[in-house]
Amino acid sequence: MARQGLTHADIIGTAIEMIESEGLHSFSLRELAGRLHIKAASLYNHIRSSDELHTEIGYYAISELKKAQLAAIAGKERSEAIESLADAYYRFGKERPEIYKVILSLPMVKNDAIHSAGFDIVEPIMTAMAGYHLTREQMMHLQRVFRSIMHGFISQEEAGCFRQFPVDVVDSYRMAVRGFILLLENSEKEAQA
Amino acid sequence: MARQGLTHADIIGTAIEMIESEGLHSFSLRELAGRLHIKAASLYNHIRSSDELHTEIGYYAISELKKAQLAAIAGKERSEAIESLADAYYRFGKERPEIYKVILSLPMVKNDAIHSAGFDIVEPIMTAMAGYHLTREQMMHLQRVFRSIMHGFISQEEAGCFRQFPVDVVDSYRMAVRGFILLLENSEKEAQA
DNA sequence: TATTGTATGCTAACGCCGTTAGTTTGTCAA
DNA sequence: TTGACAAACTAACGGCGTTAGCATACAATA
Repeated sequence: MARQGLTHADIIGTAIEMIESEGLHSFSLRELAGRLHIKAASLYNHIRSSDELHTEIGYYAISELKKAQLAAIAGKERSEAIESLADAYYRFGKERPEIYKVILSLPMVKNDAIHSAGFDIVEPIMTAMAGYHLTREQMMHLQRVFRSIMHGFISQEEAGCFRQFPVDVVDSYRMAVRGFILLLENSEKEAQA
Repeated sequence: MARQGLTHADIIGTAIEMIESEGLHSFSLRELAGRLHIKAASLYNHIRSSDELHTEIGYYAISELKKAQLAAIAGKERSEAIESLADAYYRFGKERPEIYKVILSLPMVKNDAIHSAGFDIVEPIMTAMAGYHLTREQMMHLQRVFRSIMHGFISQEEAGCFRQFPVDVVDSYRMAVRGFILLLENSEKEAQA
């Protein structure tokens, strides 16, 4: 009963904390309610559903990732910008794996809000590529390639798929980024031809 | 009661069918039991747990993917082998997305059986790269890069993350594969230097 | 052929989960 | 002071995986 000034932000914030510390897998509304000294049913005064909460956390994650990426490329150009961007992405995935996972469980189909979130995902890499002489169409493709490499690498490492061989994972990561930069340079040549 | 000759294979097979047609998300032991005309509790005469069933389906998926990949590279070399391998991988991910998802939810940490499954994942790409003059260590890294690109691309496309721009996703895919081949050629040069 | 053991089915139940309906109560504005 | 509304509550529903304990069909053995 003892009414506390529970904000919507408090709830999302607590949920994020719980997911980061206990893992996305074991997160539940009932535990969230418990942590807030509330019954699970009372949560529905603040959220519409578990899915909606999930989605909001996803937006938070995307905005955090974007922030880190934009900070990383500030004042940098070309390969230096790309490497710095990749590093920021990689670090985010490694340091906040549970929050990172939420991003991809987002149903990207739905509504308009998600469309702007889609823009947030794309913007940093598009900016980082600005120093290369590429056509707009090339950039649209390359943006996808970059995100594929980064996401693929992070999620496979997280899933433990990189334990097969006794070579340093960070070295593999650097090679992946170098591969993308090679592709950038190659595309640039093609655009100028 | 009417005892039917329920095989372990029957159960896994039915589970796979259900996951492919209804989606991994909506799969449950109770529905599986229903489809087999059995009560959920009776399933435990055949499986140890939901997790174990999940894991076995993951092994199946890995072996299917491996089979498709090995068939794709048979009699091919160098870039042709790589492209063909990538196509087989891509096709698998697009045609059987739900089964593909099971692979990555596998906990790669655990036991020995998973270690051999890890080998199954790695073998096709290692074979496909055999035509390039690379050091063993280079191959270990490049194998990770390849799988990152492929998995990243497939899972992001599946998640709907590639709708931002009106450019063909298959074109983006080809660019990604071309990028990997560039990296292969570049690594080859370095190895020879 | 009769018996016995095991594999395979059953029911009932537990403790989770998200969610809804209906009710009470604290708080703030008129 | 009163009335309205927001925010808590309790109770319940149907879902989930899972366990315990019981019944039965079938196969091997005596």
